[in-house]
Amino acid sequence: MQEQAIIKSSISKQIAEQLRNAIVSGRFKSGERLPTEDELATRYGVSRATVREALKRLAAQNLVRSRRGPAGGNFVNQPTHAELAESLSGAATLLVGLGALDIEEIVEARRTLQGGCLKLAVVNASQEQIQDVETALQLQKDPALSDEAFCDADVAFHRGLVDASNNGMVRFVMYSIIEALVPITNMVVSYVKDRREIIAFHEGLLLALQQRNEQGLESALDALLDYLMERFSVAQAQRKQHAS
Amino acid sequence: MQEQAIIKSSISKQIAEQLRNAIVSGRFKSGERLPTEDELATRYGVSRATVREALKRLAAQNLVRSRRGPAGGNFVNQPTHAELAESLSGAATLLVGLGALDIEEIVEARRTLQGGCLKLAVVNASQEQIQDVETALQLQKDPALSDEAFCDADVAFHRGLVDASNNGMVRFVMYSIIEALVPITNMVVSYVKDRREIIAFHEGLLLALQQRNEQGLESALDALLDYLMERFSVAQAQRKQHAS
DNA sequence: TTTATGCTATTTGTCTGACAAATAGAAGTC
DNA sequence: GACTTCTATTTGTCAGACAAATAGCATAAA
Repeated sequence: MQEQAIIKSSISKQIAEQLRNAIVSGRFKSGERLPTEDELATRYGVSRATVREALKRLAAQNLVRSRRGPAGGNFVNQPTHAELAESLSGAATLLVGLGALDIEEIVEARRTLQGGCLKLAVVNASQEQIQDVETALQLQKDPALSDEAFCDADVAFHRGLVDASNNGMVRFVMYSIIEALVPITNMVVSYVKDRREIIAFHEGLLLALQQRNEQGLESALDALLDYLMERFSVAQAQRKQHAS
Repeated sequence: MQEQAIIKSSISKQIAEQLRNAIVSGRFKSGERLPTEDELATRYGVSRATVREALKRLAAQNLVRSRRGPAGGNFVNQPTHAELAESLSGAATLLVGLGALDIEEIVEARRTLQGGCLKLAVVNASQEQIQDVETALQLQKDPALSDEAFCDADVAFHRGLVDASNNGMVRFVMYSIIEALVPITNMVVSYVKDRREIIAFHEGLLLALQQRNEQGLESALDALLDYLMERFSVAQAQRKQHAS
């Protein structure tokens, strides 16, 4: 005798999944308004609280956003690039934070995957995109930047580099690696000298991109990673000494 | 006069962020139990419903899991590889489903990034991992598989391939591309002939991996992608005809 | 002593009903 | 016509209740 495959997951989770499927499969179109929470509640035969828990699950994935008032409601959200980048960076920092990935792995991944990405970039980069990279670099040169701001500028520079690949999927993927590398940069940037070095590497990268010199790009990025790794292990050793 | 930067986001969202920070920064360790919902509610001075909405947001990101009963509660979740893959595949299918990425881009991304990944694989693959790939291929050969099961087996095969790189970050990243490619496979696998072709390509890939032949791996994967793209455009044209 | 059984306390899951806050649109006022 | 006020709608939050799961303890039976 075969029972109906008992359902272990909670109602709110199931509703979240149903709504998610409806959205991803296009039954609710992007930007469209879902039924009101009360309506969903009666439709699923549950309380509003349960529906809301389901909706919050979706909100956490940037799948819906909500507005109050008449004309308000829960809307299917077309995630912006910024939101996608955010959720990716969330996942990446989570992985690093929980120790599921170590620094060496991340650097190796960057080395491993950058080749193809740069190859695309030298072919596809538009003048405007090269300009964006240059702008990011200019911003990074400001000596008054706080450590945090310097890191942000660093991320912006590297994002610009992969943006130049003009491929949304590559960008999606490389963004997560860039984010995962932030902890390294963070440990290195506090010294003025290190900042200067990083900027010098970045100038080399920009130049190679402008000349659409793939070899140059790759060796420059490799050198930058070498430098970061070395400085990182130094900083780590110092920190360990401090701790003892 | 500068007010305290007005807070636009909802309380439950803020609480979710605070808890998230506490988890990522390690103030709650992996596997540890959070305070009970009642306790969190009183601690933050809000109702239990609000706390629950916050917790559900975190649950949606696989950051916490909950259990009922005494000894139950909300626990910090060390995301398993399966869960990570799931959330990634979620993001990827979302991107495809919402049309933020088109198929050509995804295939190009795969072509672009596979080189480095395969390079790692031929160097690092353990005997066991090669065995896993072989097992996945055997499973895929079963002619009784449903379309869906065939696709699952296909995903398992490709995952095995990138697992062989022995780099968690590369794996994380390539998984998302593999997932994003599922819709293509889905449109192609319904014909027996196409299945046979795919399996033939996979056999080529497996062989090249066993021989640690990087060139062979790359050309085989390129050929597979060529084949899929061609069959995909055919299927798409047919579907369009049907619709008219 | 060991095993089985049932009880109890604890914690999450869900429900109900209510009010607060935001806000679009209508109605009224100048 | 421009401005203000009112009203209805919808999400955000709250309070309290009960249901369901379950670990641990106590008790009973072998």
